[in-house]
Amino acid sequence: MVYTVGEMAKLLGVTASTLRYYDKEGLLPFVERSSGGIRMFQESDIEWLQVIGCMKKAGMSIKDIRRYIEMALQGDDTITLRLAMFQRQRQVLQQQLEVLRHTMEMVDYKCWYYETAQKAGTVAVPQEMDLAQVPERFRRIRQELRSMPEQPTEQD
Amino acid sequence: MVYTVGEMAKLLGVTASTLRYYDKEGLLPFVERSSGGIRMFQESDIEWLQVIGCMKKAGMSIKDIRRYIEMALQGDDTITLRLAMFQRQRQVLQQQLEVLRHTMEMVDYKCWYYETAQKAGTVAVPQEMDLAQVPERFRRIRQELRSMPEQPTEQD
DNA sequence: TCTTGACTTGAAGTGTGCTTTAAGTTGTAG
DNA sequence: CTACAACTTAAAGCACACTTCAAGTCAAGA
Repeated sequence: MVYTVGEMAKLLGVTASTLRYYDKEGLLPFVERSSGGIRMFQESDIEWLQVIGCMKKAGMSIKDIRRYIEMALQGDDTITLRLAMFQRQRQVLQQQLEVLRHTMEMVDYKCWYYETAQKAGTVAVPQEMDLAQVPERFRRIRQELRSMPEQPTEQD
Repeated sequence: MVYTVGEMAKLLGVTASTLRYYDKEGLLPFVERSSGGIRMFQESDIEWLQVIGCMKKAGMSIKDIRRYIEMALQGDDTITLRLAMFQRQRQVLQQQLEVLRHTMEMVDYKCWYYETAQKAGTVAVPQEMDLAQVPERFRRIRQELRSMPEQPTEQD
């Protein structure tokens, strides 16, 4: 079973022009063409596209994804490089996860803050509340919001 | 203690022009000026800036952040709106967390894949390995990568 | 008072990731 | 054979979040 760009786009939930753009950027060198120049996606190309999708979700740039694709097409000589790439990506995701958890804490705190304000009719109540009266799980983030940010220790 | 734009920028780990840009976009209406027009950040402005930072981390646009700031300056009438905003944002973060976890699974699988390839000297080994020989925790994601994506159920 | 570094603004420039447009080609159904 | 939807390309356009530039102003120390 082969697919045109439009069919594959529908299948993946993206637009056809996105796939054409990826192709132009060198992300789809594995896609074959008909004698007339029409792209013919194979069933087996889906795995490539899924991996590209995941890498995008991981925040990788088009350029970096292309580098990976190029390596993969070069064959077994680049296995170690590709492994290193994914190991690095795992670290990046770990960091993103931490940031997200921290952000979630802030949002949870703000939800509590405005729920409390709503009950009282004014933000003055949560705003000026004694730390001791603030639910224990929000105390740390409240203190943090009111002081300086953790300087992001630039460790590459 | 008051700070100039450069001092505050240093404190927050951003550039001064970023803060000026935020100001221009209406994110910092609370910042006062000297008679000569120099921005004078107050100690108490730090909380605003921290919240702005968190909202950006949560993926909110400058426009949406401005709407929040505007509401906050309007006073207690907008408490319910602001609460709704953060509740919505919590949902968004939950989704992001799920996507991130899924991406992490893929990256873990790819790490295993290339570690296995490295040991064998060829990607053929992990690529053609029987599902039964693939470590149990990677089986699901492997199957998923090789078939169609979950159609993202558009639920707002 | 003068110098100097940091501040001010508006406007233009940058990088990323698409999206749209225009002009033309392909391939299938009738 | 024709019609027509879907494909092709190059190039321009867009949204976003800054960043840089140019020209000028402010304010603290010598």
